[in-house]
Amino acid sequence: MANSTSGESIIGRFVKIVSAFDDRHTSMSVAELGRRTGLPVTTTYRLVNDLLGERLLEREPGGDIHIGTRMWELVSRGSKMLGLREAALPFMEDVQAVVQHSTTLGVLDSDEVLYIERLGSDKTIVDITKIAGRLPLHATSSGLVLLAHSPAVYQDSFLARPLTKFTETTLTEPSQLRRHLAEIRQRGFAAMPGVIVPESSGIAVPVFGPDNTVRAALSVVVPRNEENAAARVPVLMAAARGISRALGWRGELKGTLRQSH
Amino acid sequence: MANSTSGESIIGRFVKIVSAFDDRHTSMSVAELGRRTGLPVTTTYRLVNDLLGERLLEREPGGDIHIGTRMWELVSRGSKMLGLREAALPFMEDVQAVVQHSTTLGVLDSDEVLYIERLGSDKTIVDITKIAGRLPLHATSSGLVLLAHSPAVYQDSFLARPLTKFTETTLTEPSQLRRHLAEIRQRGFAAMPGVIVPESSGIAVPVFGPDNTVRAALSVVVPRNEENAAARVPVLMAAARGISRALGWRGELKGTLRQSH
DNA sequence: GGAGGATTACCATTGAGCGGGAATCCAGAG
DNA sequence: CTCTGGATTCCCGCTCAATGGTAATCCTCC
Repeated sequence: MANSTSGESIIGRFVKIVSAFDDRHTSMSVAELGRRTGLPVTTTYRLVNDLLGERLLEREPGGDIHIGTRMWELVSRGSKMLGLREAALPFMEDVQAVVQHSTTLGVLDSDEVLYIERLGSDKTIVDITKIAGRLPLHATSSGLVLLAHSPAVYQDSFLARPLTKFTETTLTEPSQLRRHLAEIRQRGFAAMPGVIVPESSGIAVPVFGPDNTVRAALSVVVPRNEENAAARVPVLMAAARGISRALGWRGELKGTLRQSH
Repeated sequence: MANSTSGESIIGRFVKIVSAFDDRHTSMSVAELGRRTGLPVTTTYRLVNDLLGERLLEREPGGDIHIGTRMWELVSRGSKMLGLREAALPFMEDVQAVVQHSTTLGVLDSDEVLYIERLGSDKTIVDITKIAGRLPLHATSSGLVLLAHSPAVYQDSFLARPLTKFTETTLTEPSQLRRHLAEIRQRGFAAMPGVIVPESSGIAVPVFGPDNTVRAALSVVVPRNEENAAARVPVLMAAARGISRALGWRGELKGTLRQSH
C-alpha cells in the first residue's frame, strides 16, 4: 500500500502521527513523535517537515511540534460536527441555565459515545465525559439512547458482544438490555443512576435529523442523590426537539415506538 | 515532491480534499470532490478510498462522502485548541450569563482572528463571527487586542501592508493604529464600535499563557446603541484573568505597558 | 432504451518516498 | 573546558506505490 517497506500508506502514517497527540500530549519533539508512532527516524522527520509545510503541524519556539491551527480549522469547518454543535449550543445553554450541572452532546461512533460538546463543569459532581472523549454505549445514558434508536441490525450485532459490567446497575444481559431499550424508546428518554460512576446519574434524550434517524444524544449529569431527577426530563426533551428542528427535523411520524433500519 | 506528474505531494492533496469541505458543503459525491479539488478523476477515487479506509472520510447512504468523525476526533483531541476552549468555556458561560449577547474566543492565525468558540447567538444583533471563521485583525476588537500584544516585529510587518477600510471607524493608518494599539495595551481592552458591521460593537480583552504571551482574545459583541458598553469591561477582564490563570498564567510582571518580543 | 453522469477496473510507467548511515548541532554533566 | 547522549539534518541509491490515462460498468432519470 505504499513505498514503505513496512507496507504502510502515507495516510496511515499521517493517522499515526496525529494520533500520537492527545489531550495530555499536545506537543512533543519530533524524536519523541517518532518513538510514539514507531516510525523510522528519517521518515518521521521528512513527513513532519511536509506537514509543517502545509501548516498541518506547527513548530513552537522550543522546537517541539503540535497540531496546527490550520488543521483544526479545516477539519472543524468541514465537519458535520460543527453544524450539529451550532444547532445544539443555544439549546444546551438554556438547559444548562436551568439544570445547573453538566450538559453534554454525544454522537454514536465506532460502537461508543463520542462527546462533541459539553457545558458546565460542576466540579462538585463526578463527570468523566470529556469533549472528544469516548465512553461505552451500554453504560451511559447517552449511549443507551443512541443505541435504542439505532437500526435493529446494529443493535443485534452490538448486543452479540460481551459487555463490561461497570457497576451493579449496568445491564449486560442482551435480553434485559433489549427490554430496557424498548422502554427508552417508549418513554423517550434514558435515565441511569450510577452507570459508570456510582455517584452520578445521567439522563439523556435523542436528537433527530430530517430523515428521522438519531443524530445525537442530549444529556445532563446530576448527582445521584437528587431524587427528582425525572423532573429534568421535560426540559431536556423540549431542548432536544428544538435542536432536532434546527437540524431540519419535522416532527415525528406517528407512534413513539419505532426502530428505523 | 510526489509521484504525481503535477508535482504535488500526497499531503498537499489531502489538504485540497479536506479544504473542499466547508460549512456550506459538508458532503458531496466523489466526482464533485474531484471537480472542486481539480484532481484527476482516478486519483481522487483512489485517494478517497484510502481515506475512507482510515475512516478519515465517511461514506453516507446516498454515496456522498463527508469528513469522518474519526478525523474530527483525532484533530480535536490532539489540538491545543481543545485545552484553550475547555479552560475558557466556564468563564465564557459566566460572561454570557451576565452580558446576554454574544461571547467569543478568538486566536491569532495567519494574520487573522480565528474564532474557536462562541456562545450566545442573539439574532437581534448582527454578529458575523462564526466558529472556525476568520476576520481581519485590524477590523475587530479581538484582532486589535491580539495585535496589540503581539511581538513588535510582527506588528511592524502587519502594519506595513495595505489595510482595508470597512467602515468609517476602521483605522488603517499605521501611525494611528500604532497609537491605538498602545492605548489598548494601556487600558487593557479594545472597544470598537461598528468596526466591520456598523450596527454592532465589540469589546475584547487579552488572555495570556504561562509565558505571559497572548493566547487568545475574549470578546463580547453588543448592539452599538448601548451606551454603557464600557460597563462590560470589568466582567470581561475578570473572566479573561480567570482563563489565563486556568492556562497556567501567574499574574502580570509589573507594568501594564509591555510588548513581548 | 438511451443519454449523461458517477463509479469501478485495468495497467504500463516512473519518480517520490523510503530508510540506513553518517555528520552535525546542542545542552547538560563533570 | 571537554565529554556525552540525544536530537536533528544531510546524503543517496533503490524500488514499488502512486499515478492517471482509457475503457468498461453501473446507475438514474427522462
